[in-house]
Amino acid sequence: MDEFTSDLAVGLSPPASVEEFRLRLAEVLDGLPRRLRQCADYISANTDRIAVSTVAELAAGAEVPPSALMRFCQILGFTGFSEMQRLFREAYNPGWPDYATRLKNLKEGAGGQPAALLAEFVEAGRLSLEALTKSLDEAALAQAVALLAAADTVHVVGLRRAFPVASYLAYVFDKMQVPAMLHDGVGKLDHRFALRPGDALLAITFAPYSEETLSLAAEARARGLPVVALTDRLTSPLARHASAVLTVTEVDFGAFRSLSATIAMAIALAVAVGSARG
Amino acid sequence: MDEFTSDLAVGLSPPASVEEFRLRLAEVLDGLPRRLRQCADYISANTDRIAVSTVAELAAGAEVPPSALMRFCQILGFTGFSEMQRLFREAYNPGWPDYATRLKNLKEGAGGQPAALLAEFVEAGRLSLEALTKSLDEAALAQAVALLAAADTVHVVGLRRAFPVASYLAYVFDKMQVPAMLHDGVGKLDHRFALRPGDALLAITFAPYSEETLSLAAEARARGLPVVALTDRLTSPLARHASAVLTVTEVDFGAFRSLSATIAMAIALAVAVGSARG
DNA sequence: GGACGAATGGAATATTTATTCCATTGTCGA
DNA sequence: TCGACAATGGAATAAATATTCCATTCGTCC
Repeated sequence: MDEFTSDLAVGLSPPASVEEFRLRLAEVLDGLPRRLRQCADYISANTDRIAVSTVAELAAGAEVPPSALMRFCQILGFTGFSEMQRLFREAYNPGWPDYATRLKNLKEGAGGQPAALLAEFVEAGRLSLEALTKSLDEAALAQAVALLAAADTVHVVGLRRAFPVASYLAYVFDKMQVPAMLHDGVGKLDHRFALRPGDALLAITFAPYSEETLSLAAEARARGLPVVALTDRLTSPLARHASAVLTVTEVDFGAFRSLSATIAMAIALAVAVGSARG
Repeated sequence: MDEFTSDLAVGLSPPASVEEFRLRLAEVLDGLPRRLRQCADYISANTDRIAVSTVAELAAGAEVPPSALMRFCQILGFTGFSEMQRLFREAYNPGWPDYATRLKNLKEGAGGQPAALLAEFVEAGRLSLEALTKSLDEAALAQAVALLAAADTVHVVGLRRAFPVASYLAYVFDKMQVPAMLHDGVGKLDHRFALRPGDALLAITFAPYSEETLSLAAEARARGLPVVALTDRLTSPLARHASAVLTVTEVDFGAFRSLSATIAMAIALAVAVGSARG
């Protein structure tokens, strides 16, 4: 191929974002022959299916042969369909960085340690927050709010790495005048008899799951109290005992998680419960 | 294949919806051997990526060989990965176009208060994290690390809204085998006599500043111990007693702060101290 | 400690999917 | 109407991806 390619394949560099993609599409739209025009129309109306479709499927949708769709991709500046699809797949999953590797690099790299560490934790927090908005189960959240708002006393339990979250929840509940009790495990007392009919339990635990938290949840369950679980995955053992399950996938860096997303979820929950109660 | 398949492939009919998928997953979860368990955990935490990933990618994420993931799909009742992926591709409805838009929708969405609240806290957290990287005083951070790394025992104090941060610091120090003591104010004891020569104090407080925290810092100062302050501004009363001052401006929404930035700073500090000592 | 069955990882194979190529069709101007 | 060139569709090929198979390992029960 010549240094000067055909009129159509103007774009030498492929769009790097969905936004750029749309611009490029609008640019070329006018000078397009019939079949390619069909591709453009169909694609712009179904951008969201690009990530999960094959060339053949999209071509069928646009009522063109696959080869026409290939040409279309190339006109947009991609080398082919796969490259275009990659853009949309990645836009959907903001590349989850490989922290194991980065941590290793950091340790080996001579660079300014503490500041670099901080940057990593900031990044982990940012990603966690983004992931939270994407994976939020609104129905589960609404149900959790309803359950806790209806309770007499809200019992909060969370130990080890979940304890900061539990203690912040207790603080917020207190400020919002919601009757709440923090089960902190001081003195190895589990205060299970403080769970009264009409109360509800908000339990928080992440892998490796705290035995004490699970057992308190089981106890509450056995007594017929509603249990709201704040945990890391739906397969968590805590989910078994729960009436509503909220999951938060926290990106950790090294062995420690930023807790950003978990705390955001926790405050939102507490404030919503507080306002629902009056 | 026989009409009667192996014990594992109990499900003759594949899940027909994401909901059924979750149920089936919960069902089989318990009897699962190690590798398949890893698959289940990873998949349940990343269901949204199934539609846009290949077997190899997911397997890498779960840290299992591709063949393990195939077996996993079959146990769930699918004939293979492709069938499972089809389910998720059909259900695929991206939270798209991107994070910013999704967040906006959440905020404005009539779909209920709690989700909108959550969006606000997520946004507050993200802004705080961004501000943190911009305003970071690297020298102060390095000095704080040095002071704490040189101490015999690190005393951590933070009450009320700062308590979650203090308790997380105590957790991280413990995991990193740094001798640390959390001053939690239980029983109104201030444990001031636990401060020994050679120790250091890490004090955390934000406006309105906690009296107890300030007084413990003053005490440490009087005894000649180094004090590291984690606070909201350089003019904080805590800064008076401190040898190193770290500031974090947290964006709050309503009366409550997300703590994201504060916690990021805290972990970075603790991990840096831990590695400096180890 | 040995024998059995379950579980595992990796390499070989099958299948699907993307991409290229080229013969044919259509379009436009003279 | 013919020639020139762009556009097109489909078949051939290349590449990626899923799936199976089997030798080896692991754990457990005798």
